[in-house]
Amino acid sequence: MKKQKVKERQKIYDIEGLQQLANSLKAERKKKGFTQEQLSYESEITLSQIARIETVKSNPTVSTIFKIARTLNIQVSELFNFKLEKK
Amino acid sequence: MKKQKVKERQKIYDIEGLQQLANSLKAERKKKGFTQEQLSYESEITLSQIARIETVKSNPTVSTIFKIARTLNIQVSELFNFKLEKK
DNA sequence: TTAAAATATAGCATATACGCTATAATAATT
DNA sequence: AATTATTATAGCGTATATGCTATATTTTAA
Repeated sequence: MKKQKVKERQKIYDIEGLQQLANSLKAERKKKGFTQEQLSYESEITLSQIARIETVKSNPTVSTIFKIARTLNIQVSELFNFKLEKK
Repeated sequence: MKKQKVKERQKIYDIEGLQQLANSLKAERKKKGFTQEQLSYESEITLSQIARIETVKSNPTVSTIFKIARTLNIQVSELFNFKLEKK
């Protein structure tokens, strides 16, 4: 059998941005006095996913962020108040 | 055979937010004079994905948005400058 | 009004987000 | 120090984000 040439797939995982988002989320959550579990319950995002985001183990979708922002009663942009280095 | 009870899966797809993001992206892209193809090429996000985001056919990950913001040379928060109704 | 450019749509493949459940590790209270 | 609360990690299954390629539709220019 011919060894299959596996096509390289573009990896999109912006660690820098994800780390900043994690920091923002953790800070805003605590500021609002939520535990991960409370945030999980009210936002209907699982606890595991909240934890993954805060520990930069996941690259969440924007809808997930929208739900979190709604629950924390903050603007979405609050969670993105940081600067990304121009590559 | 017993009919399998398919577990309901939580749908997370925030149309309102995604529509607003689509609007922001389209506006910022045009303001910067980019075609979808140029943005695609420079950001290394495929044209099809750019189009899906602008037509609200996809719920992008934040890394995708980070790449786009970097390419347009704008702050990520620029793309999220809108208010979500508190549910 | 045609040709060209830009945008949208479609189908398939693969990686991964996210749910679910359980457990481990850590931090906070008593 | 021992509970208890909180956060982190892990594995599995399903849905979907995204790449890739091609084509169709719409918009712009000539």
